[in-house]
Amino acid sequence: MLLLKDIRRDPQQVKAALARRGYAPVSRVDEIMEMDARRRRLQQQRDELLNQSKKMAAEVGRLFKQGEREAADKARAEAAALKESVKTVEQQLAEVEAALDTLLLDLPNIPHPSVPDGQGEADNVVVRTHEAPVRASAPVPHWEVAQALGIIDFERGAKITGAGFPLYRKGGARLQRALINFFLSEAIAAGFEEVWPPYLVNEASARGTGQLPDKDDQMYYVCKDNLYLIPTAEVPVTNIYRNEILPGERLPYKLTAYSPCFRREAGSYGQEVRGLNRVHQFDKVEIVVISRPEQSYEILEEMTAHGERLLQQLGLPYRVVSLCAGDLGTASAKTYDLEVFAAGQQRWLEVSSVSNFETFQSARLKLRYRDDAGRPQLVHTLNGSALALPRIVAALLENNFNGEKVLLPEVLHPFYGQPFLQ
RNA sequence: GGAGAGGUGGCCGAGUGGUCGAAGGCGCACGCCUGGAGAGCGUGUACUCGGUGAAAGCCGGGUCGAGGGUUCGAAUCCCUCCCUCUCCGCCA
Repeated sequence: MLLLKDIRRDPQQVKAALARRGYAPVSRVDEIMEMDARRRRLQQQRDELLNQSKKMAAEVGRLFKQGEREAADKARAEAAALKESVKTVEQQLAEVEAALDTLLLDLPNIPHPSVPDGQGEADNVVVRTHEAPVRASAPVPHWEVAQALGIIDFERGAKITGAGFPLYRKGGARLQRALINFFLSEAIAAGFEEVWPPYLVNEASARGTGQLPDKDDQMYYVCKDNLYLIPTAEVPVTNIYRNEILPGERLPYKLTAYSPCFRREAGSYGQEVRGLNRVHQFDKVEIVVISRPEQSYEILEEMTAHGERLLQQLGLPYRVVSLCAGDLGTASAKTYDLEVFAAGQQRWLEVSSVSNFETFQSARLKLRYRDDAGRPQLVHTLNGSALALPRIVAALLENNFNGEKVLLPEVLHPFYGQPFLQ
């Protein structure tokens, strides 16, 4: 959520920044300004009326105490009349505030100046590419490798639940566990606190990180209890400190969590969803940082570098992509995607997305810190995958299958228990 | 799921219709005191919206789990919801 005071300070700049994203109804900004002016006028009216009414109420009390019944009754009648006008103004105010809120919630974040121009995926900028040897004897897509080894049972997963709910078996199951442990160990070594969060969240949490209102189609919803299955650990973890004021000297807070992720992925089809490319339930280790504003961009780079180190250790070829303004997620001010090269499909697959949300989430979350002067200020929030499993598994299978078994990278040996998967 | 008891400031805790944003204590900060520390003494110590101001501040509104309601006036009374605790039920 953008801050009213920022919009008020320079609406033209906000409009220009939103236009850079391809946000079409830029005139919303004008509507917001107008609505805000109305809101402030109404509040002044209401405050004035309430002030009078409070004074009147005190007067009534005083008169009663002094036993001046008649005067008290008269004052009481006046106060009652005053209250009617308060009600009218208050109702208008509530309407304006609700409308303003809706408008404000609709605005996406402002892209950081360093974010490249562009309208969509095609305009994203490859920042750097990391080479790594492909050991596969022939280009075989991972679903064929998985079938040959009997380690992912897509059909029975579909029977149990539906398409996009893979059933991992034998070495496939064990590899999940190994990767999760490896990623968590690395995150802990990098100074992240491990947390194990709830996988269902309430409405306030979903709103806090920006899944609601705009992405509610992407979440599984448990209507009986009004809870959402998390699409990423970002949601529960970033919400840990919702509505809190953190001691400034303790920042940054660096948190990591493993969680399953549940996504409806409405509207996906074709090659996009083949095998593990896009599934409804997958596993991921997430890193989340709550930082002081002045540090957040430095931290964004560090988090990206952390993801890269994991890929380097896994021996996977990858590239770092800076998302252009038009491809940025609603809440993000800047995002780097990490993409691995999957030799079997000859495709780049996104395995991580590292974003700085600046105050977009913290404004909704009311997540603040006390600055050096002792004043509450909004924090910057960041998160990134480190890493998402399915496409890592896909790349490992496609890049390291020698026709008989999958040669695992050395870092996984202690976690997996042996050097190859067969 | 059923019955009961509760939710007040960073923490403890008083407050059951009127000057209560809230006694008292603890903690914390600053000052005095001290060779230094402690004790002691003094002062200060929530968040938010609006107005005004260069700013410090000042003025006004709101907030005592959340949201509604009654009343001239609500932390205090009523309703709904959430959470915590105790007992029962169920259960990995």
